[in-house]
Amino acid sequence: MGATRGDGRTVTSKVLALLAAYEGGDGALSLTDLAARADISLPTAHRLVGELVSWGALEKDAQGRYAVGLRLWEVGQNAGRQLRDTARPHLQDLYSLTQETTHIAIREGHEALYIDRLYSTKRVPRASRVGGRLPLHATAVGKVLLAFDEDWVREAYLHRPLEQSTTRTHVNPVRLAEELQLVREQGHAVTLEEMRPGSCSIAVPVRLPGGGIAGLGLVLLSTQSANLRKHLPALLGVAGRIEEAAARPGGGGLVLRPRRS
Amino acid sequence: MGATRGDGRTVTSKVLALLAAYEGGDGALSLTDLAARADISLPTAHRLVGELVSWGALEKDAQGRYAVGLRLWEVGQNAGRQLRDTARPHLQDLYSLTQETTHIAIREGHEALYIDRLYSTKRVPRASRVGGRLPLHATAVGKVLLAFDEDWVREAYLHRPLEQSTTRTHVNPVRLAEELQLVREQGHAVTLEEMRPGSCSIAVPVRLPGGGIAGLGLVLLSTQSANLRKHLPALLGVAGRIEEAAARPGGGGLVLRPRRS
DNA sequence: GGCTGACTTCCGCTCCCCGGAAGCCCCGGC
DNA sequence: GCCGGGGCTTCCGGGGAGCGGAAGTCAGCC
Repeated sequence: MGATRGDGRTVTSKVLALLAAYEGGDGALSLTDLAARADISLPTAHRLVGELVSWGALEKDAQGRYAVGLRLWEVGQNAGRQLRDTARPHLQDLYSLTQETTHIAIREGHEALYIDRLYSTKRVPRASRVGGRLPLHATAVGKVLLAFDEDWVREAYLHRPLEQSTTRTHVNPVRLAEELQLVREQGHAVTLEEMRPGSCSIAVPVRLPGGGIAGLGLVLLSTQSANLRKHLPALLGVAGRIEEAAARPGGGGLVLRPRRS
Repeated sequence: MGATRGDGRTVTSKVLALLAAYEGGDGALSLTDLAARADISLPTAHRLVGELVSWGALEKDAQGRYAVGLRLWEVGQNAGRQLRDTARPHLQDLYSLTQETTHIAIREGHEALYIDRLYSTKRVPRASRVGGRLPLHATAVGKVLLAFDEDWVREAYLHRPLEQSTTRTHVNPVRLAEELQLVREQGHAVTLEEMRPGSCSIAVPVRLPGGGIAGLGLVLLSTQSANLRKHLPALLGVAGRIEEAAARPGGGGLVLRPRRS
């Protein structure tokens, strides 16, 4: 006797739940694991995953576990491509100038989403990765994104509990608000071991056509923190270049809409 | 009277067909366009797209058109991440050494899929982009991928019609087979305006653990073609570094499975 | 104002999808 | 070799999620 279907969820929502299972960032998952994370019964997961694999959204590895497939990556590359494509060469120039880890991020909900990043083989402890997220208040790009976003966004963010990533993370809402005010006045933000011990960072805003904001930043070893502001002219110059390129017709338009609460 | 549902397609396949509509690479699509490309009735497309938007797989822009959403991009970043993450810093080093457009690709079906690419603001006509594909026989990385892949893959490829991208594209199967033999012997491949007028390229193979192959290449203005082989030592050196990094436990494993035909 | 084209909503009929149950396969313990 | 367990795969009957024709809405254009 077939069980009643009535879990009220649509097929689409289940397919998406399967994809969401990979948001944590841990590579390959077993079918059972996948079914559990998506909260789907094993037989159903088996069928849906089978379809996803045959399309190429997922791939089954030698151990029978499932990972995100290249075809999904390929389709995903179309998201926010304009910004990435226009910014990439300038990011490259910035890296050439500074020889430091360089990245660009935008705000997604209450986190900084890292859109692109450059670094060589010899460098800095990495906290984030391309496609990854970090809290807004513990990174320089995050502070920039917060400082230059609309007031209500900043207000809302400061009224949430602020995660303490290291002992040096600024988590006092009042002092953080003051700091953000300073960031707005100075036009740049810095951190010192607020996200990870061993690294410090500096960032400036990039104003996108349509009112959006991106954060352009550098990460250095914290032993080099005295040199942070030395890179400010380069950062500001490159940010300006990106703004120009993005403003040109066919440039880096990007629709920014908050999601998940 | 509700029409008979019996088009035989699953909901999942329709969702995937909607995503596949973006594979062409043309940014935002109207609902009607989307429905047509996915071959889905308008009301159904409307409902499915609504779900995709509310999850974040698609985004609706100001003109009411739909583009791929950042959340899908984010999930997609998990695909082949190991290879990309291990290769990126070395690609960066290669760029620093040569100051030329640098890219890495793998074979996907009968095309080269560009996994990553670096370039500065002042450079070369771009034929490909990250996440994009080009024919195997008209690019240096493609020739490498073909030359060092398994025999049956090469055979099968040479028996297909070979697209003539420019007047200089090598499309004679017999001569191409000889050229690939030479590529195997020499350990590198070159092209001169075979994909796009104005650019030439050189590439070497990167042997991945598990038997896969990636192609590591440079693109130069064709006026610089005399300098192509000057970069060979750098290419070979960096390729070796990537191989080492990928072979290290936790390195760049990547399951390569052909798909679509 | 009327027309066209694109999007959105409605609604009742289906048939695709669901998940419990059972079978299968591999592996590890004894 | 036998047994037990965990994970995967297949089967199947019942029912509600999904379907699309049709009608409604809206904006732009002549």
